[in-house]
Amino acid sequence: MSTTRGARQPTIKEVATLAGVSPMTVSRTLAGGVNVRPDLQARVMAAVRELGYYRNENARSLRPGQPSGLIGVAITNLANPYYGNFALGVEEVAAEHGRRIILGNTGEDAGRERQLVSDFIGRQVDGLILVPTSGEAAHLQPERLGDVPLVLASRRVPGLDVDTVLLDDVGGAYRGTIGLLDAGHTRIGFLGNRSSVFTGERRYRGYEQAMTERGAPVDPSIIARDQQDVDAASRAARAMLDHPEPPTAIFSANNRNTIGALREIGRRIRDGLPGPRPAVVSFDDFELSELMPVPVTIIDHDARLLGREAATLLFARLEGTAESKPNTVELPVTIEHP
Amino acid sequence: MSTTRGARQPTIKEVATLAGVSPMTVSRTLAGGVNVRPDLQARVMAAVRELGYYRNENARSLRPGQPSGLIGVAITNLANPYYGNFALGVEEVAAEHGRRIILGNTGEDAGRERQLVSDFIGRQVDGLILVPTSGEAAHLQPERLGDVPLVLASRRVPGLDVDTVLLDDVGGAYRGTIGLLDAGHTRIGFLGNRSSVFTGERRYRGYEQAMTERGAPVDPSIIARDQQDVDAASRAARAMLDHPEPPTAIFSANNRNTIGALREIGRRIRDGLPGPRPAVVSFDDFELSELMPVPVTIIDHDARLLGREAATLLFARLEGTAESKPNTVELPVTIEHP
DNA sequence: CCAATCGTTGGTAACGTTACCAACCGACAG
DNA sequence: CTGTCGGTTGGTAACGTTACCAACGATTGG
Repeated sequence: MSTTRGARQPTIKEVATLAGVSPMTVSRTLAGGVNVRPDLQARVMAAVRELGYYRNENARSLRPGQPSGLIGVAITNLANPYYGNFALGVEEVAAEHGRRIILGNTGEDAGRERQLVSDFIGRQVDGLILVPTSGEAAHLQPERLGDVPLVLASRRVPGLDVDTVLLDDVGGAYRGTIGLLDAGHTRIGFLGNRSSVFTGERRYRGYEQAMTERGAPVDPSIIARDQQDVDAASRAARAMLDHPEPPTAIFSANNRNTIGALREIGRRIRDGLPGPRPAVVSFDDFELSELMPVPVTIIDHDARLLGREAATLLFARLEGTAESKPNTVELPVTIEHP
Repeated sequence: MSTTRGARQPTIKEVATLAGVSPMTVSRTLAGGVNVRPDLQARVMAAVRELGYYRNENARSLRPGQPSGLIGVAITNLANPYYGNFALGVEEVAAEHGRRIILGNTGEDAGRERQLVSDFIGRQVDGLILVPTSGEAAHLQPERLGDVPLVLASRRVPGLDVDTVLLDDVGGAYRGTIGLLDAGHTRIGFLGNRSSVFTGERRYRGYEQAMTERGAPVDPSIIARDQQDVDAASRAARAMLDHPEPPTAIFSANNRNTIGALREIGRRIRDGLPGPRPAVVSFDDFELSELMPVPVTIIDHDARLLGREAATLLFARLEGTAESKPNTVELPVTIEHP
């Protein structure tokens, strides 16, 4: 035998019967009560409370023109605090506009992304916010999305001209690298994503630009661009520091690579291994960076704000206040010296 | 002039017309195609592709007995990586069961929680997973939820007997404290949540239990239980270390307090201030804890697994395979010495 | 005193979908 | 040749809601 559960959700009809009015009067009351006699409103509200009635939002959004009140959000990795903050920013702005978010995690899998987008559209979302994976993007073309507006965050998709929020990846990486060069470093290693990842490519470009501008050699043997997780980053850092001519500083293009590099550097210090104690510049913040055994410069940014901006762009589109041409917002980053 | 957008979503009727069949044949085809001639199925699928048709899940779930495929999830703070991982675990299991999650952030606000739960029910969620706030819980009583099953995570709600997943807070705090006592510490400070927070209370109990069992004095002047954020935790740690008889070790009941305490300890070390360099035991993991200037013991647990377990309980309930009595799962924690 | 107007209320239809039933077809057994 | 049966197809109604229109009573102006 199953557990005793409460009854199924009551309908507007039952509320109407209990209140002794028609369903229309209930509907009007719940919609704000314009042109409904106060005493009837009171009876309706009493019936609503007594039955524990909730309006069926799905049935509601069935009527043409009615928004569903849902925003579909697909991100690549919710376990990364960066994306947790991003999702929080989106959720906040959505809530301010009386919307909820449906959240999906793609895990950098284009197939899963496609599946999520289909499902979101099937659920009649009012809009989509996506941190796109690197796969092909046929399923994101406007004609496939119907009239559902899309905002991209953090990354762009080739051949897709839509509202986008980005970080100043190039500028941040450039300025971070310049900081190292100013401090006298000339041999600077690079740890980052594979170049097919949009941010990886942009951050590398900033690094490269600073290096060549200052005439510092860009040496492929201390450039590692294929690490997505901490362990791979640790290994790459190890190889770099075991290089016959090791770098005196390391530029890390993201949080995962920073943690991996510092883990390796910390290990060498603890074990008393010889070799350089490289300065580190990290794109992405992490907590207690000021307590690291080597100086760490942070290229900081606000993921939550990024989420808020993405949602703000989306609602501008939904409310028709956006320019007709796709908008791109590029958020500044700040450099925090140790 | 607004942007040119694609047409609105096509309906099953339009697909049917294009394929030259009835809507029913389209519906049957999309439902798996039992008893539909293969050539008609092919025509239907071609029309679906041509029009970019997606089934309207909201209209679908309108029919009685049909699940909406949505799980409502409300957590207290998405910015905390702990809850990001939790949400990821829930999302994974939900996806394995063909469900999506609607996510809301309560920010420890009972009113917001109530609002979110109403909205979730209005959207006909198949189930609810909640990290409850500390407020009163009338809105969570079964009769208010209708037939929507509820799973609590991380915390219990007084007077609410439902499926729950918890950590072994008491045992973890006890073992962590015992570790400090074994290492010779007797004067151990406590940093944690206010006692009205369920986990704060349980972790304090584990600490207290270990202290009294070993005859160590529980001194209220080095017990601070009212910090929710890093800055408050830093201030509490500062007061504790400025105490005329400062603790030689600190037990921190959560991530936020740990970061705050270490920030203060690091500051004192950098500034060369005198006084103890307390060992730290932290309930909740954080990255690079092994690189801290004082030894940090981690009471570790798997937030993602907690999320998975919560979702697993919920689906057991939904599929009727759960025992009729509410279930409680208490996940173990591990102690990681520095 | 009647007509027009306004506030209030309810009936009907429609949103997109699918369960149910009826109808049709061909094949095959008697 | 007829009856039955299984596979296939379509029509109808209903899910819960609200826009629209019709109807009603009361008030007001002429």
